[in-house]
Parts: sequence; structure tokens; C-alpha cells
Amino acid sequence: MQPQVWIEEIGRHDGETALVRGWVYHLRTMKKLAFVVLRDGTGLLQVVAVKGEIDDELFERVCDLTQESCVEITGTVREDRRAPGGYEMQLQSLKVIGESHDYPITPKEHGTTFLMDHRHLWLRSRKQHALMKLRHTVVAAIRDFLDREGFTLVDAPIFTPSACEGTSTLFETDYFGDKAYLTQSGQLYMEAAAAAFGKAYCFGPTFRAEKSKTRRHLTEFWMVEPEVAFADLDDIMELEERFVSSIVERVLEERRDLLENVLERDISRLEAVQAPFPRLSYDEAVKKLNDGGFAFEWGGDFGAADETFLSEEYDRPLFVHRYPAEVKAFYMERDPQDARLSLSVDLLAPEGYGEIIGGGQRSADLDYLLEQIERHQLPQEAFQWYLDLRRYGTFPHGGFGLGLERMVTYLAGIAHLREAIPFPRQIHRLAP
RNA sequence: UCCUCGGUAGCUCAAUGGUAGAGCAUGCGGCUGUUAACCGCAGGGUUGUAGGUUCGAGUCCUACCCGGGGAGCCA
Repeated sequence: MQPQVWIEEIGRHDGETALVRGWVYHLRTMKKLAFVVLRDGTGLLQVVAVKGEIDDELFERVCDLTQESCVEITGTVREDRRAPGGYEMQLQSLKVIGESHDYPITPKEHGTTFLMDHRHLWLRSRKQHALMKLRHTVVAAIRDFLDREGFTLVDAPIFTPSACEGTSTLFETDYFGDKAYLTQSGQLYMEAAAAAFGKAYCFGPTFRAEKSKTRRHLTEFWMVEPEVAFADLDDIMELEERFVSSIVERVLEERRDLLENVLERDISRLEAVQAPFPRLSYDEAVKKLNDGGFAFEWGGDFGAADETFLSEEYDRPLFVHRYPAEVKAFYMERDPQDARLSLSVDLLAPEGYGEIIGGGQRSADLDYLLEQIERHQLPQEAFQWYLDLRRYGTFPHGGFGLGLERMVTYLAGIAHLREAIPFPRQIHRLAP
């Protein structure tokens, strides 16, 4: 039997007879001519059937095809400017592998709710396909960068005995009669990993039971969390900017065509993302907000509008560092210059995409952490293993967490986070 | 939890308080280079639910249900 050719490689078979398999993406028929656009996951190929050149029964079967039916087609390949993709196939034989009737996603507009209800089918569409390819490349870029930098992947558990950061936004589940929670960060485990491997990271799904209904939130999202022994705040910022700019560079290299032609992204906005990134202290940011007419009070965390205003004047991501300790997690190191502040840093994406990274330097001091755990009213028993890291050779260290979907959303320039993940989980969406 | 908008054909949407409609999809017919093809015909409805006002309610009122967008919180 003739081997199957993937459409992305069809150009290598110019002038030959080839066999392709895929799904009917579009169909246009006339009395003596029919065009079938075939989709196989790697590309689109226009197949032409001409009545008279093939027998009438075969031509009838081509005309009777329906959207998204799965077929096997053989035909001769030839270059043709009129065909999308530059190559066209002259049909010789057709075999239907799986029929499709009344495919729900028609070639006209649909609402997001309807499309999300059919997410399992929507993924076949051009734009969604492009977004998943982009996501794939971002994941590969993340792993390759950390690998090159000497990081070891140390997977953090998904079932956890308590909150990493003590908020009340955990999904609770039964664990053989005990309570367990779905992880909202692998952070604390990475601190243990940093003491074992020096440079470590985890990359997996995390869960937040926040009842958020915004374009920037999912209840299940993917986060990459590197942690580095002996790193201070400046080291972390330097690592973050190299990390982010290398991801952008990789995406521009491998997905430029999809970004430009399918996602219609303004490429120049991504080309501007080069290290070093601008740095603003929290104090300076508050002053900027006040000067800009925002009634923002020192001590709070920034809202979406504040973040947009701050990042607006820069063409690349913006670091805001040294937030008040009150608004950050209990394990953040205090600023030795000002006890009200923490050695924390957020990275804000341009164009109003907001926070894509949160991180900073962790406290190495056992007494301080004990005090913080009490202050945040966290159950000390649950943190004994974590405190051991300070009892047995404590060390300065820092790290950060990058939200994968926020990064993909920003790179793709799309309006909503939910299209940056194959099957989004949101407050009102658990299916498909 | 709060603010705001919405729920009418399979989908996207129309419809001064007065016979519920269009485009797409589907079925049938036409067309030899289509690019979300085009042209003609046809079928398709308990207007989210319950009550109320009215001669008459998709439209006005009340309650409830469901969802979109945003806020807070965060990545």
C-alpha cells in the first residue's frame, strides 16, 4: 500500500501521485468541478475533482462529502498559485474513513459560549490550531531555556496537605478520610529542590478556587516555577528577563507565520522585547500612578487598570519590585533597607496584558518565618518540613512563577486567557 | 460577593404593545477555477421559567433560573 503523505510535506511530491488522509475542511461543488479543502493537522490542501476526468460515480461521491468527514484521497500533486498553500491535488480516488453529518461549527460566526461548549471540535479550527501550536512552542522554549541554564526538573505534587500561601482559594478534596487540597503553587517544594539541586524548576497545572470571572483567570492553569539557590532579587530579575526574551525570540523564530497570518499579531511589539527590561520600585510606581491622576494609596496591590497605566509607556515588559510585605506571601525576604518592604518583583507585560510573573527572594531566617506563619495564622505543623530547610543549612535563594496561559495570551495578542489552553476550567466551565 | 449586559429557529441576530423574520447551516435543484463560492426553492419556533398588567405581551411589571463582560483576588 502507498504510504501516507502529511500535507506539510506535500511540496516534496510535486508531480507525483500521493496518498493523503484528513478531514474535509471546506467543500465547493459545481456541476462538473469540485474543490475539497483537506485538513490533516499539519496543513490544508486543496483537492480538485473534474467530471469527465474521473468516472461519474466517483465524482458524485466527492460532491456528496460533508464538512469534517474523514477521508483518504489519492491524486497527483502539482504546484498551483490559485490553491491555498501553493500546491493542489488532482483527485484520482476517494475512500471515506468516517462520515460526519451536521457538523456544529459552520463557516459563519458563533458565540464564545457555543464554541467553548464544542471545544473538542473547535480545536480543529485554524485560529485555535495556531494557538495550540504557539503554546507548544512556548512550552518547548521554557524547557530548553531552563535546561541550557542547568536547571533540573523536579515535579511538585498536585495533592497537598495545606495552602502554600495560606489563602482560602483552594480546592478541597477527600484523601482517604483526610482533607487534601489541589496545589496552588509548587513554590515551597522548589525551595527544597533548590537545596538539593541548586537550580530547580517545576512545570505543571495549578489550581485556584477563586470565583473570578475575568479574561485573566482560570481555575486550572499551568505554571513554571524556577528556584535558584544563592540568588538575590537582582539575580532573579536578570534571570526573568533572559527567560522571557528567549521565549519571545523562539516564538518569533518558529511561529512567525502563524502569528502574522493567522493570529494577526503586530510582530513589531514582540520584536521589541529585548533585555534589559525597565525596572520600577513600588514606591516609584505609586508616585507615577498618583502623578497620573490615580487615587492609589501606598500599601495596596495594583489593580488591572493600574498595571495597564504603568506598563503603557514601555515597549517591553516592566519589572515592579519591592512591594509592601503585607501584600506578598509570608516567605518573602524583607528589604534590609526598609522593613515595610519585601524583596519581591512582578513582571508586567506590555499592551495591558498585566502580570505574567510573580517572584522574589525568599527569607532564609527560621525565626522570621515562624513569626510570619503565626502572623498569617497558618497551621505550623503543616510547615515543619518547610522550616527544616532553614534548620539544616539555610541558604539565601529566590525564584519566580510564570503563568503559561498569560504568556501565550500576551504573545498571541488575544483578548481572553481561555483560548490559550486546550480545555479551559473556569468558574462556570468544567466541560468538555 | 458586587456592578453591568443578555436569554427569540441548529448557529449569529432582527422584530413602535397588534399575523415571529433574515443570513448561515440542513434538504432539493442550477452552475467548469472555487477561495467563509454564488443563484433558486423548501422544511425548521411552547420567544429561559413562573406569575401579573392588557382586548391583545417576544416587547411592560415582579420573582426566580442560566450565561456573557467587568471589579475584587491573583499567574
